[in-house]
Amino acid sequence: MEYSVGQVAAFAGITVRTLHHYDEVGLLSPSTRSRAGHRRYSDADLTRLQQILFYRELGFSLDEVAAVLDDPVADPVAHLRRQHALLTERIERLREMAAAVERAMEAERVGIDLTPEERFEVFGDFDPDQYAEEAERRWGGTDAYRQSQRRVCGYGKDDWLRHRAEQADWGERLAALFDSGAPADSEAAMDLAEEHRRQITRWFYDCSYEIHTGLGEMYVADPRFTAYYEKIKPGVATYVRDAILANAVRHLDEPDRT
Amino acid sequence: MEYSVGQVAAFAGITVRTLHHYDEVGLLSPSTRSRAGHRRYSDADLTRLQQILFYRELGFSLDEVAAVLDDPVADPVAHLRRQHALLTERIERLREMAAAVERAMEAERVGIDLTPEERFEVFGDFDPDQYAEEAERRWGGTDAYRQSQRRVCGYGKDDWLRHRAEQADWGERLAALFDSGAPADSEAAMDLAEEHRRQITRWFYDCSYEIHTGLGEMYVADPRFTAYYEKIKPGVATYVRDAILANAVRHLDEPDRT
DNA sequence: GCTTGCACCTCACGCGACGTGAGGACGCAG
DNA sequence: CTGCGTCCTCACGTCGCGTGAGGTGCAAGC
Repeated sequence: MEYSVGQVAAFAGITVRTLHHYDEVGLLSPSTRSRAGHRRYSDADLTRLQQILFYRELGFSLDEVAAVLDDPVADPVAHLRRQHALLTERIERLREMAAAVERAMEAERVGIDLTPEERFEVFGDFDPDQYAEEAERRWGGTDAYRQSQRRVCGYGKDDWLRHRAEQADWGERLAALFDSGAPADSEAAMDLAEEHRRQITRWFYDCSYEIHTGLGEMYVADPRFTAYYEKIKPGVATYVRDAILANAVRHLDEPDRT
Repeated sequence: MEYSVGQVAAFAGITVRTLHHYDEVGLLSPSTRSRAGHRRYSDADLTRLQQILFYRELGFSLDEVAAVLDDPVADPVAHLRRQHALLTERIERLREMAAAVERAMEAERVGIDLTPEERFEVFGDFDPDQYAEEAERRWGGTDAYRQSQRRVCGYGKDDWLRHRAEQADWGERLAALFDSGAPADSEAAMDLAEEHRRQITRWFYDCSYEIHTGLGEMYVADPRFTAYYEKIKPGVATYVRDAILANAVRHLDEPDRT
């Protein structure tokens, strides 16, 4: 089976011009041409194109793509393995960025200022990238983006005040429970932790149990967050951390309770 | 505290030229200049730069970055929320790509040819990207990439034959066990499933229990994989799937038994 | 038979986001 | 006062295409 430029372009989600360009630079020249001079792509060409697009998406320049694809010692399995390695690495980086955003959000939520140096931690050992694109096209139609947009639109100062009130109320109940001597893994403490988690989910983002325990650890690890909780009542920071952890474990044991 | 171009560039992991460029296009003009005309960046400027780099990394053009950052109705929390949404979305996409690579690897492993159309499924509803960079610099030094490189280098035809032999041996033992009437959640079946998983990990990539169950589902869902296993013995496809699942559950219950 | 339309072709210039010098100014160390 | 290091401002180069302009091959309708 052979395909024309238009078919391949539609199929691969790229433009005809891109295929022309890859032909120009010798990255992907169709194996045949019709007598009219039209490019005819074989299945093997399509396979190569798929590889090209994969590496390109992962940040390789066209020269580099040509280098890895024309590597004589690289069988298909080697490519797949490398691709898998690149993907997992990239996912890990994005997860770290997401975790940093979660921490920044939590700082914002309880009213702590981060220094500009800390803001850059999102990027880790940053090395410049280049991603250019019509983002409205790409992200504008996506669910998570829209959900974020919607949630944000309706928020005003009064909402923020409501949140602060909820937060303060929760803090008082937490302090009372702590004073009562109830252990951190008591039913009541876990319920407060769960309420804390849902408050974040309702007002900010979908806070999973995993993320939540991460926040808990931060409360005892980061002196500013520790200070925030210790101001409620000394000893509360670790108390909250333990309650969050106990609540997460409870959810693992009985995931169907709500 | 104020910073010079060089300091900011080193700090943020970008070049001085990039800062000049952002100043030229009005995306980030330093709030002050020294009497010698040198740019002086304030903490607020750094915060804005961090936002710029964040959105840029996620594929926004500089125009679009300017648009979202100069949006008058967007408070810091709105940005954080949007960033979190974008990140989770992108992570999801990469995970899907990784899953597609895992399936392709599995097809390669058992010797099934995918049609070119299927190869493109990696990209889902693909929309062209543009990531240009020195990948050797970026990926060349990373762990996962190096690991992949090392593993691949030593592989030759004899290794591949050894793998086929192991695979065949495993298939025979599987068929024998299936004939013996042992249920899929028996100790022996689960051990065979675990061996299967480790074989993938040893020869190809780190196959987690989650990925493994995904492969199991594929064996019954995809007719070509089903055919591959049914050729060993009719009924084996679902048998393998169930054994893999049972083995994964066993690992959840007693994760410390190696 | 002739036009119309579509998908293809080949130039060739344009653009975004910088890279890469060229040529010069400031400040301070020896 | 002479380097040196960092900063400045042009200004052209690069990469990966986008975007026409102008022409060709071919099936369908008039």
